[in-house]
Amino acid sequence: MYDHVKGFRDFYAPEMAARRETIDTVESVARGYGFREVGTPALESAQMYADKSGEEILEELYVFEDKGGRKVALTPELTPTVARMVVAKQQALAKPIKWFSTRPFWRYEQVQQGRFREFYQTNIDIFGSSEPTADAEVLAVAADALTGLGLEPTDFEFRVSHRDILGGLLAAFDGEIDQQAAIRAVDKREKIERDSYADLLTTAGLSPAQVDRFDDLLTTPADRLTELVSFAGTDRVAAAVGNLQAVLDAAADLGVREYCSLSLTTARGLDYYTGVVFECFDATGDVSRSVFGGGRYDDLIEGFGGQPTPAVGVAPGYATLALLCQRAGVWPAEELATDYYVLQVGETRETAARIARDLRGRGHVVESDVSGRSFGAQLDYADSINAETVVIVGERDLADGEVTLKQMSSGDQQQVPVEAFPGDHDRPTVDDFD
RNA sequence: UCCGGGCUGGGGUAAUGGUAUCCUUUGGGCCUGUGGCGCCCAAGACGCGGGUUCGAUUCCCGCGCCCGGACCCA
Repeated sequence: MYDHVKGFRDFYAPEMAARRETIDTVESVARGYGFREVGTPALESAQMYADKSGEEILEELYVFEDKGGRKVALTPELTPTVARMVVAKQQALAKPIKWFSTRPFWRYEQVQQGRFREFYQTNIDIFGSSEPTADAEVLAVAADALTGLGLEPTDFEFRVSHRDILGGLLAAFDGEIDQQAAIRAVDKREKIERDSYADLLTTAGLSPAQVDRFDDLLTTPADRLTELVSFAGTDRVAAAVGNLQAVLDAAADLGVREYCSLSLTTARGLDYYTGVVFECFDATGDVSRSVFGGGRYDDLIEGFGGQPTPAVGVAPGYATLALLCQRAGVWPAEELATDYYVLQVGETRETAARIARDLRGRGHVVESDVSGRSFGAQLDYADSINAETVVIVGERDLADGEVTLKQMSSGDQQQVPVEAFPGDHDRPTVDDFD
């Protein structure tokens, strides 16, 4: 017996069925918006991540040298890969480029609730539009995916913030301020004591008075955002506030404004984001960590050597999404589903096979005996795979030209002429032959 | 990397310094026709390594994996 590698998981059939259903829902929503599936490699040059995020990032990656001496890394995220793909075919691709991809990613991290070393995400990105409508469409596809999973407006919220509002406000204060440190402090605001929070901001270069003022500004409600503009008095903040409002307006038109709340203290991972950023949270707070996030990153493509190309995206991860769905009671049942089991008694394989083939032709999941089992053992097995209907094909009935349908939930049975089965019925059940 | 809690057949458990309980499960049989129930037979565990001991599943150490948290979260 071998243990699996820490942070890597096996998904057995019942659990995988629920995951598949969830992934299918998210992907079909993305398809409905015209996002196209792309396929991407599991390995990239390690240097690509070092260039984008700094050499330290390599500590958190699975990095190794391949037999050709290339320094490679298992992909920890999709964004650099799709950025590389956009740059490579920039002239050939019609804008906007709308791509999605569901895949595993790997990070050498500490395992905890909702976090593993191998994890699955669906990345959804738009390249080539700087319009607020594009930001809003990303919010909309995410919201539709969640409601498509059965989540209600009361189950989740998108906390929407804006990179440039935070940066612009900090820039408007007098003094030498470490913006990165200040933003990191903001990100911790909900998690730590007020005093430690103030200390962090002070360390970042704000005076005690500025700390209070800054914090007041961060909690400005959505209908008074113009106060931020008048405080800063800069074009940068004016533009950022205008952009955020435009995105929220567009979200309203797309029917997803109700899922969005303004939250300037949401500041996670701002380093490559340039505009609107958002994170999805469990509205009840039972799932304590962020479910997933997204935002606008207009500088990345140019940073990868391409033409300046605006971009915005979101990446739902299935570890945390499962936690949210389970909390809300909408996680799909982790069980096998079988439409028909065709039970054979005696030498009836030919007829049983014909019936099974006809039912499969109608798109059903159909199993039949492949183990030479007894009647009782076959019925037991049919029960174990949650067969809805058992078609008993036995020599004795067949001599009378009949088969027996058995509905497993009720135990009801019905004799049916073999040549009439499945007949014209799409999904024949006991009731169809009363 | 750090902190806390765990690890007994496939799953859930019991007891224990002298090799392990019960339920469930799995395979087979009664059983080619009402049988998904029942009965019978069988299979299957102390995470790994080391130490202490006459003897370790039990006590000690290290490691692995799991659960939760800190840090981090591109």
